[in-house]
Amino acid sequence: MAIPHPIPDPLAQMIAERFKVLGEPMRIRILDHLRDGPRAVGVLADELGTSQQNVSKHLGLLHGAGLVHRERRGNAVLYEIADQGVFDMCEHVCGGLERHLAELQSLVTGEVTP
Amino acid sequence: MAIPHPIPDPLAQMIAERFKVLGEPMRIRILDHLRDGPRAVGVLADELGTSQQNVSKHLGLLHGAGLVHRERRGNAVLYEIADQGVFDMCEHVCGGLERHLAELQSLVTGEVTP
DNA sequence: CAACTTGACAACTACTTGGTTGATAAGTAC
DNA sequence: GTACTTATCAACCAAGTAGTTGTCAAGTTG
Repeated sequence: MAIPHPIPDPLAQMIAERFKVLGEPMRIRILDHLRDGPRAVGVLADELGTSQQNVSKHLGLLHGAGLVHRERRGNAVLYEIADQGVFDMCEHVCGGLERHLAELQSLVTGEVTP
Repeated sequence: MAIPHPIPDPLAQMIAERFKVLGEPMRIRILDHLRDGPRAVGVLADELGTSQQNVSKHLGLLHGAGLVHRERRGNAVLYEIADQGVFDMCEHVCGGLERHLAELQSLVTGEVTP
């Protein structure tokens, strides 16, 4: 499942689009809260300390990207993680962050890993 | 190297920041071109069909995020991939894309994988 | 020294988008 | 039926940013 190289323009577009969906703190926090299981919009809004409309908007985006599933449950709508792979991505990002920060730190403490 | 849960707010911020850097087609294309080896700014601009200033700006961002390394070589400045893990991330994203598209397709051809 | 090349920075415009406000649809309880 | 709850949609505003244009700094060549 290698990525074609040179990368076709439309693919670059799609990849970037996906990254952009994840490039918003509120959406990361929403996904993190969904790790504990399905949540209704209102519940998430309470937990995150923001408005129902705002959460609904972000969830709409996440749903459009196929990252969460929607299910009507009576009067409420339950959202849940559709692609567990998202969290692997987050860990991958954290790994990159650690490497970068370690590199910066070595510039301060003295060249240890240049 | 598990991510703390619930995720601290500043960490969500940092993760999102990182994703945001990758959430731009031009930057994905720049990174893809750097797979072939180090490149000067002007060369990249030619290859990508955009202005030298534009490429310089994007490279500045990528460098700030620690995704590329910079090195003066005479009169030119060579950029190269600093964290090969970026491409693993792209493949991960592509995997997610495939799953999502397959899901959408099953809605059209008839419920095969609901 | 001057002329030229290469890259970075600043200012600007145009577009995108996160969050708010207000209104509307779907569902439940009485 | 009405009243209430929950979620979505639409319109708006403010902030951020991609790309352009113009300019400046660093380095090379003659």
